[in-house]
Amino acid sequence: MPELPEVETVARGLAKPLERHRLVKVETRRGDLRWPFPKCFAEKLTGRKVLKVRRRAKYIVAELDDGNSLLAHLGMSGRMLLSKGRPEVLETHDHVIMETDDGWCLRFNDARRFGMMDLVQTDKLEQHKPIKGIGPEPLGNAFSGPILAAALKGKKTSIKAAILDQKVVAGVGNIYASEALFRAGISPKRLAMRVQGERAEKLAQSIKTVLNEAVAAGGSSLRDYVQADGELGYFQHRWRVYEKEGQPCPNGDGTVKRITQGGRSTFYCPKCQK
DNA sequence: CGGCGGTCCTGTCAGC
DNA sequence: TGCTGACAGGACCGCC
Repeated sequence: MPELPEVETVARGLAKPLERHRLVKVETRRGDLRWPFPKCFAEKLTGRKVLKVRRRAKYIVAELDDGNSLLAHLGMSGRMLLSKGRPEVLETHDHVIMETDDGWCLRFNDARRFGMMDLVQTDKLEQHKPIKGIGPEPLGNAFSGPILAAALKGKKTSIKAAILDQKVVAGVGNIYASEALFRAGISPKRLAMRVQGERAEKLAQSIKTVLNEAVAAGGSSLRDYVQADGELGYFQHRWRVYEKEGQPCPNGDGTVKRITQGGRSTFYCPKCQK
């Protein structure tokens, strides 16, 4: 999925067409994505005005004028496609279609259907099951070296697995986990509990830096990722280790290695990451 | 409870 | 070209 920077980019892209506009037509083209849509999902959205679009962790939150929020997760392959007017021919996997009073048409397209959409009371969002217990926003003030160190204390899993855990820090995914660890000079195999003090400080900083850079670049992109305005992001050109197996380490004379942790690829330089 | 592995689904790509 | 298997940005669930 889109990780934090991609979700942030999409949320920003949706603000202009959606905020202060009313959803005049909403259609679901199947009964479920990852889970079934809530009861009367389309009916409840129809006629609602969108007050604000924002991001929480990897979720897009659209606050509505009836006290509810539309919660959307892009999963691995979810895309928000915007067009002026409803396209005559829909794409395969266009699962939800919304039209605004201003003539914008938003399609949620998700081939793998790991994504989700839900309706939840806005003032209970943080208590909502998928959000409850999620860690601090890495780009906010509530995230720092000491706070990260505290979250890692006693954790016997690898530091790579730990920062992918949304309860430790929100929004880091598989790409930025590798990138942040590389920048911090920390081996992905190091025990999470062994990342304390100065190392935790450096890792927290690296997470902030890499995510900020990616947000500024408009998010990364894989082949099939298109952000809300249809433009491709450019951050993938700045990956230092992700998908760079066998290539020279950008820091010096090491070689980037690919390993598997928890069934997922990790890229790192064994020479400069300890 | 913490941690791990399996699982959901489709598309793409490498290799034969 | 067509087939097969591996792999893909996530996160829930059940098991130990």
